[in-house]
Amino acid sequence: MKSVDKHGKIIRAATKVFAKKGFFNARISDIAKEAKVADGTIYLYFNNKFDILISVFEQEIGRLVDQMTTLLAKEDDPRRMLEIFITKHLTEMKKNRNLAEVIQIELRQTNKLIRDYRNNKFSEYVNIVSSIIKKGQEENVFRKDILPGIAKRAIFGALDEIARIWNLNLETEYTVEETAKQVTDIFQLGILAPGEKKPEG
Amino acid sequence: MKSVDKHGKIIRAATKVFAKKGFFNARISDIAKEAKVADGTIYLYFNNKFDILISVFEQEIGRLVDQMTTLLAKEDDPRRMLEIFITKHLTEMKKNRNLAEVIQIELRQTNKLIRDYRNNKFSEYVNIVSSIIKKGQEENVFRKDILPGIAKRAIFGALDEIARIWNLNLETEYTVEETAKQVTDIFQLGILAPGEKKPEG
Amino acid sequence: MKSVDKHGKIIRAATKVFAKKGFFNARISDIAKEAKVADGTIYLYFNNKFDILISVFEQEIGRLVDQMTTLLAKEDDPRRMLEIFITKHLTEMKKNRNLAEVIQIELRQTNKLIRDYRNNKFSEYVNIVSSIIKKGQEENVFRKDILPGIAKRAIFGALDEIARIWNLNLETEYTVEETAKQVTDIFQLGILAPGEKKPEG
Amino acid sequence: MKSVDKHGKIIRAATKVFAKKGFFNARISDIAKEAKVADGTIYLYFNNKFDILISVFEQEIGRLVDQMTTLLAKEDDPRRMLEIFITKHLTEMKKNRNLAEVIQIELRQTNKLIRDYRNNKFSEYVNIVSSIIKKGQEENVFRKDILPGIAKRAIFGALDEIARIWNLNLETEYTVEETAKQVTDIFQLGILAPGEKKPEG
DNA sequence: AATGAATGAGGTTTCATTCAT
DNA sequence: TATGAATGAAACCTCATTCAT
Repeated sequence: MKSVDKHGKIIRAATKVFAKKGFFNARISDIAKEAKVADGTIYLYFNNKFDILISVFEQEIGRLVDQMTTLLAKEDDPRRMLEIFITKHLTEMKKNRNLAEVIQIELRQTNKLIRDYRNNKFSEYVNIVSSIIKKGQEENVFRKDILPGIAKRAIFGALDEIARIWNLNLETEYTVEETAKQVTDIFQLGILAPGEKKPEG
Repeated sequence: MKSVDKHGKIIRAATKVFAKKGFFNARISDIAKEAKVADGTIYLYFNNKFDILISVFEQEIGRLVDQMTTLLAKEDDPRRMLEIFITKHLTEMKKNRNLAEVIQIELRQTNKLIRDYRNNKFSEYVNIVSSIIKKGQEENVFRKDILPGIAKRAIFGALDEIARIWNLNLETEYTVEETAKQVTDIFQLGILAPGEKKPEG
Repeated sequence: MKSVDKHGKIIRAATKVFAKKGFFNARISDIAKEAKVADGTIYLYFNNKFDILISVFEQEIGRLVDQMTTLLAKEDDPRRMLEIFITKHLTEMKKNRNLAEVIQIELRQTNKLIRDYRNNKFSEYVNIVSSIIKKGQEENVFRKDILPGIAKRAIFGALDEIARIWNLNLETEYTVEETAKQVTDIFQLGILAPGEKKPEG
Repeated sequence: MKSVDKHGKIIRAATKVFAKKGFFNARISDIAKEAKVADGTIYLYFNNKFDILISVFEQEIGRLVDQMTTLLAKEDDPRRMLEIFITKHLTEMKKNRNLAEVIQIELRQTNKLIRDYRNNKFSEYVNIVSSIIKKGQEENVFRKDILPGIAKRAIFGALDEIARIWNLNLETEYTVEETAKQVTDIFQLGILAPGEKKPEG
């Protein structure tokens, strides 16, 4: 294909540039150069700089949703599904630093400015976790008193913070596998020692 | 100090402005106006805009570290200490939205630009969690196979994500107490139903 | 070039503005307005304010070098060549006050800041004088004990100071021709009366 | 003396700072620090930044005038007097780079802004040269057709340009003595070889 | 007379966006 | 569709000057 899918080319370029420089420090001309396109061309496909960020975010998260959905379709045990989610997320973040960065940026910065924008794909993604939890509760595998709306935040937050640290190039002492196992364990078993109970209980 | 504590006034103003607009959209003149000070005055106390952000962050986190330390000093049971940490953090974030925002901003945006800056107070803060976990492991209250370095990230990340959502003005369906209890439970007991074990075991 | 030669337009505008206000008091917006161009446009053609000054200087001196070279090519007698140089320089300075000013500014102010910049065209220009002197020495028309490296400075300095005074609007009592003749005489014959010798000789 | 002569201290400090940084790049606080005085104190002795420059200039040139006058008072032969002027000027410029710099700055930059300021001491200084020439003409030692008003400019300009180059740290190949002798020779004898005449004459 | 904290106007430069080609 | 030269608003930061102490 000669020069088709300019849209995709720009999205890919923007992902790279945003990840490297952050949204505010990225220039439209950086993206244009990376996409081998004229500056003005970008405005044929996007309304403004924010629009690019949102598109990048939605697209990348969308791909993640698809992959995750496919992967989880093969599994029925909610415990296993949670493990898969955790492992897959961490694996992707490790593999695709740009995506990890863009999530960081999008989630913490943009909302301030475009509060009216609702990250639809992102909601979908996080809701995969709550649906796993609900399924587990229905099957009596997970505790009924867990609030899926809170648990999904806790789990995503934990994973995201770990990815953030990875991107800082600090503490790369643990492998993805080790980390995924730890996190899965923490959320499945908690951190109490066997036989130990919560105090006062 | 001539009239009052200008440094403090600027810090407080900056916290408010950064929280409201985000770092990049905050103008120095906004901060100056909020602090009722001339633009130039700010540069008598800070080197540049980044310096303000870092100072705000360090100061706010520093206060949090102090409060948390005091609070935890009264308790000896690691389980209880974890509960206290979680509850206190969420309480503070709910009470002080600005602080929550500034943490978000500082942690996700700045690092890209000043990677060489190490958030010392922040490390201190997160390490409170790992020290609680270590203490629990020594006392056989927490599982020995938990890696404190990962657990601290997971716990902080979970709390931070929850605070983020609160700040978006969405889903304020749960109280701080409920949420704190949920999160404490998730990390202490995990989400497995009583009697359930991890698969493959 | 879209509409016209923007680069040239800016150079010409800058020459005028620098001459009128001096480098430090000239604002970019002054130049932009004079060139009928947007402020930002200037930065499409020059890196910064200094770059403009240097370009102006090099360009103007370059033109002078070319004209001078052409003019001198027609003459073979070093005495005449010196006379031509002096006359032409003074004529140009009188005609083009801006150029004279820019030389003043460039030579005395900028060097302090960008000592690493070597005025190549300017060196070329001044070296025209020394080459005339050398030629004269080879032909036994000029004294052999004259050091061309010093004489060129003396001659250029003399001309430049005279141009400086003209630009102050003081003492315009003498015409270019009178002045050129005087200066030529001074440098050719010296100021000793016929028959007079240096003392102690 | 404890803290007397603040005026003098500031002048000396300013000379140093202007020489090092140039007028526009020198900050009042630099001068204050160099003079070990508070910023505000400077305004008790000078009206503004320009006022300092002018004072520095007048003072330094004034000293030069005094020294030169004293030196010349001992000599009666105009040829010798010219030689003394040239040698003394170059010696001072070599010895006191700051002075040389300040002359450069003052003469080329300031005039643009304060055209109404007439450098009285400076005029006095340059007029020493013309008075030497007039004296020589009266005594039939210098040619009568020399215009002293032009010759003084030529001589001062030549010396100033040479000093400028010295301050650039380039070409320090010749000593003050060699240079002074060359310049004296050039102006006394001209550059024509013995027996040679101007063309067309 | 001396201080130095505070002021605030002002300039260079950047960069998202436009639009004539 | 595509280009990229041109725009011009906007922001950080500097620094001469003031003035309360």
